[in-house]
Amino acid sequence: MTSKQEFIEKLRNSRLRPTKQRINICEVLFNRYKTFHFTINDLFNLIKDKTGEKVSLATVYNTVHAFHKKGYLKEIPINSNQTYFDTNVTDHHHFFDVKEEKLIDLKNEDVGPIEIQKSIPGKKIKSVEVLVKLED
Amino acid sequence: MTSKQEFIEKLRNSRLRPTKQRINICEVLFNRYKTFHFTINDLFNLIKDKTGEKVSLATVYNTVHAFHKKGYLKEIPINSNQTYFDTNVTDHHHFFDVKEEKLIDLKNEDVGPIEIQKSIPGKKIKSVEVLVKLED
DNA sequence: TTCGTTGTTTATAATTATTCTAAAGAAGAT
DNA sequence: ATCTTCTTTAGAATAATTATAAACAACGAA
Repeated sequence: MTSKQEFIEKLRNSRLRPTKQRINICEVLFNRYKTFHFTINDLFNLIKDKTGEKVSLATVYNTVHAFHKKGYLKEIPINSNQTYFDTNVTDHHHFFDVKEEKLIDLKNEDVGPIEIQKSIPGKKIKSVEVLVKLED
Repeated sequence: MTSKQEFIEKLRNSRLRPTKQRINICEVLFNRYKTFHFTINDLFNLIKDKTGEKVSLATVYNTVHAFHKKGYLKEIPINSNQTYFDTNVTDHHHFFDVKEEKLIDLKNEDVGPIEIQKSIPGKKIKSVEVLVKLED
């Protein structure tokens, strides 16, 4: 459980003004025990449900992008009509249940080390992500 | 080099009527030595350039989806505003050059075996794909 | 070959996620 | 307080994709 005050500090430290909207979004995103996978739309609806206050869709987009840029959210590479984000920004992988359209975390240990044996001159590796699609 | 006749047969065998448009699309997609990564828009423009004949955008969508369903194309899981497809439907992985927005193949041997140590009851693994993002 | 059926193409409209815009409002600094 | 800068917001704009429905083309049977 993170207090509102801690979110305010975190925002200030990131040079993001601690507005009511951003704090609400923090509560929804980061006051959780488990990692959270979501789309902008999921989040938009959850904010209303969980905080009772409405935040405009544009602000949800703005804030998610700001948090992503600051490294507080991770974008999950998956083909879907909507973009998925993850509150778990550590290096890890995913199952994607194609039927249910649901993401499940895979710990790094669940996948084991991945050795990339090829390199491209002038480029370095930024991330290595595994997506395991599941079917029935 | 695959002949037009071979494409016609392949289409018939898949219970897809061999129309002029589909044959043109086959020529652009499959008459290649190297694997081909593309977006619908790439393909739409290439058809005009390479065959001199125009195919409507709707048909490009229809055909790509039909080919994907038949397993002749693979969708590459990547977050982009456009969906990427691959003519290489074998099990393999990708580099994605974030700056240039370009995909590069990674052979299975370049990545090595990936052991998924976790399982979800009632679900089986459909595919395992690695995306390696590259930066400068 | 002709005809009826069914599948396909097409222009265009509709949908949907996302981004842009510009004005009003709130936070921070002086 | 006041001024500046950042943020929020509704709504418009954009862009990829999907749906629609009419014209057309391929197929199979007679």
